Amino acid sequence: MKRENPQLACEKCSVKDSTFFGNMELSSLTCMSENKTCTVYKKNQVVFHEGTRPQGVFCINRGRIKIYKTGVEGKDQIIQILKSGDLMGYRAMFSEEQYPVSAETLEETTLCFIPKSDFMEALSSDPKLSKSIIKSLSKDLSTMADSLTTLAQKPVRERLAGALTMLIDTYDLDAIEGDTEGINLTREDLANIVGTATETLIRLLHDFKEEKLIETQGRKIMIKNKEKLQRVANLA
Amino acid sequence: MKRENPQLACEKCSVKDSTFFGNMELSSLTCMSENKTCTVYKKNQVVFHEGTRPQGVFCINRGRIKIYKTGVEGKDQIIQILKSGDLMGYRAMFSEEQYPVSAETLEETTLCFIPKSDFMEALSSDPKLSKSIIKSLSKDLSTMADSLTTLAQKPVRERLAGALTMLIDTYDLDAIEGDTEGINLTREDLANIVGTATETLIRLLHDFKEEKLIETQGRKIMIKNKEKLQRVANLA
DNA sequence: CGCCTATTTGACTCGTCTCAAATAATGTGG
DNA sequence: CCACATTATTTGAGACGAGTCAAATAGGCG
Repeated sequence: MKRENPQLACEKCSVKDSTFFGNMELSSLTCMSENKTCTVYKKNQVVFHEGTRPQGVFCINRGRIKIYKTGVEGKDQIIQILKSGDLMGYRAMFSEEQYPVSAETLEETTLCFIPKSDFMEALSSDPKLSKSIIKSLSKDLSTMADSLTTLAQKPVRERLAGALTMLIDTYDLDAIEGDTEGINLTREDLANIVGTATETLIRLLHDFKEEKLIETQGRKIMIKNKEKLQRVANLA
Repeated sequence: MKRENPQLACEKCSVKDSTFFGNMELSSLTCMSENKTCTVYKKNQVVFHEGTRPQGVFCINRGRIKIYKTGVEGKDQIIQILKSGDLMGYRAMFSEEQYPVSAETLEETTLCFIPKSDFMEALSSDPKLSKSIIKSLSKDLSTMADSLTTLAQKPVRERLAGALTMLIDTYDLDAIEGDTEGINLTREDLANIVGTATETLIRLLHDFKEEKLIETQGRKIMIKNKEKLQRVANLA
């Protein structure tokens, strides 16, 4: 965990437009940029842990992070995978409670940290920001309702197909023939997204390979047939 | 569905303090009260349906409502049960999308309807309101993450115990010996909360009866031992 | 009061989990 | 940069929770 240098101003950040900051007043953005710190996290580093109290908000400049909840017997349930341009940790800050989830890097990741007071001030002074946050929270809630229904009703095979489809976006894959890019997650993490046992997940990946939906190279999973995968996911 | 008469002003409503309206400016509250309509819904009536567009916000004055998502093969997943004092339908309004879920009354229910424009105006003019909404949405998200983890990891028996525990609050039960009040839900609805088949649910209720955790009177379920039920739920 | 629907019980099947062991991959230190 | 140690992945066998289908019973609502 080392300080990045030089600090990049939020106004000029490459991921600015994909965050809430895109439609903020420029003045509040500059103000928020003032006290932020920018840090590089190594792979598999915990950024914050369930049960601790948020001191501010993180903005992902580069890298990917898993948000998860540790359930009974230490088994994790991954709630979402975040990528560059995503904000994280703001919900617990708003609800003024402990983090309900933990965050851990999946690869080397650069994070900007904005102290609570600065962010809250921006929230008060910029009505646009609060509206876009409300909107985003509402969308997240809708997504969660979807996930809940899927988890309750669909068999593992369909859930896995759905998860892979979702990860195409997370890993910026175009999912065309001959693409060498792929999803780089441990089998255990993938199982914890889908909500199944690692062994079950592996068996299903094997099936998908035989059905020419995916290919694997070591740990990496390449999507070979997105359309068919979506059909298997049985989105209804 | 008939109009209630006379209309009750929001400022004087008995459920005011349990909603967002509790810490709103009185002036915006009066304004919001202006154009609202108050309606009595019969049992098992659909208030809004997944896929339609919200025209405003509902406030539950009396009664209970299930919020659910219809999954594959028409099987419903109940996301939450709302009771008097709860607001509903505001998320889809904020995210400016179609309702991601449906709402149906579980009993005769009185609902106040506040048109979108009035509510949005109140939101703009009252910073306290937007803060309390952000806070509430954040809490909901945390609850949903919990539900997701439970659904993915716990066996049906534990989930049912957890659901019953939660319903104690929804049905305002004190869960003491000799209490004649109970949870009044169809077995199917209860199964759709827990995320299981109706038959499995019934078998488990039978077990719980033998273990003296609950008693039943027809459809009604009385909680006999809340503490033990929580232990069965294995909250960890 | 009686019909219709909800609930209950039984038998059977199947998906998914667990445990155990073999193999492969990853990343680390010399 | 290579070899090794460690961890992750894969495969197999077996068990069990939970779902499905079918039929009987009971309850609630008109």
